[in-house]
Amino acid sequence: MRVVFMGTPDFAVPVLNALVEAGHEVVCAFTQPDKPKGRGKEMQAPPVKEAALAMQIPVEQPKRVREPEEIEKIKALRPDVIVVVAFGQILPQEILDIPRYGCVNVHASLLPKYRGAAPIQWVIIDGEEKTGITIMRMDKGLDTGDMIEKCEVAIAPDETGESLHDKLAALGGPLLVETLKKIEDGTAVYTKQEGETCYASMLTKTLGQIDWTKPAVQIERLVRGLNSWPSAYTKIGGKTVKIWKAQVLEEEVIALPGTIVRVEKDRFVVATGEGCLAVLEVQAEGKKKMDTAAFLRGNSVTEGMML
RNA sequence: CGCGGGGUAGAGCAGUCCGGAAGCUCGUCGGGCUCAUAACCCGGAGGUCGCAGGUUCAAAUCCUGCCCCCGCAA
Repeated sequence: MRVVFMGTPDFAVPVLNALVEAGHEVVCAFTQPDKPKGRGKEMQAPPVKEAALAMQIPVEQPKRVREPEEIEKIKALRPDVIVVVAFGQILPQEILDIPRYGCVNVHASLLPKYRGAAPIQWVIIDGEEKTGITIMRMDKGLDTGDMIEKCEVAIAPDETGESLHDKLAALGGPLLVETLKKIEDGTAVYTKQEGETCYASMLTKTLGQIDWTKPAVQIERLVRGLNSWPSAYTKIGGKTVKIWKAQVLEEEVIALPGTIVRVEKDRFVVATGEGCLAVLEVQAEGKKKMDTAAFLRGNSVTEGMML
């Protein structure tokens, strides 16, 4: 099929690759404009742009696709279908109506749950047991379109936002290719979204601030869900320390949440609102990630300290 | 020119301001104690102090340039 692709981050790249490999004619890739990023605020191209250019696919980076001139561009491309994966811009009805087969979105959750920006991380934070990919035909709402294809994935006990991101990213491509086949030969089945819905809001840095009054189980899930971005953190001796890995301990202690109740050779244990949390891997300001044993060699962490 | 921290033994750090014999904790190797141990005691090995110049009788430390890592912000 003649495809216009719209996507921005890493997650969208494998899908774009899969489309090309499957022999679809990707006539143009729309992605967000380059932005100043990183130290020194150098301009950085979105991953989709890099990938598209490497494959000789034309790239468009409109600030707003809903502008009439952009819409005209899309029309001129005469796509059979527009594939949208984590594009980052809302498509107006006028664009949704352009392609013969409509606009198809690859979304990283089992809809109707976890609509929105950051479904991958939120399922971990919430302690869900499974998630997946849903491919839907977009409508005007935010991730509310009719579902075409789904693929489930179990969430491992040690799953992190990053590991789950990679698993789901790998599944999106093949599933989309399969879906397009069905759409083309008319065997696709469109199912309305029904049942419990919820939204996965965009992740922010402050979300990573650990609230020690919460149960250890929840804190541990936050640590995993926000790994590797934006990451969970706390303050130790006034300095920000990211927590990369932690383990829930069943033991109950009589101590205020946030108190370091024990310092061992390779970990320290913190009291929480419910149960204790053993901190296993950390990262101090300006330092690399290190296991707690290494951290304890150079930093004084003592029993009774409050985080 | 966005702000800032850092590169010293395998690991994590101190020492740098106020130049003058390279140190701490852990690990490692050897020995000892012990019913035993990740505990304890004794002893040893291991470092071009990121790289290149400069100043000096003397540079991890002062000056100049460069490379690399990371936190914040975006």
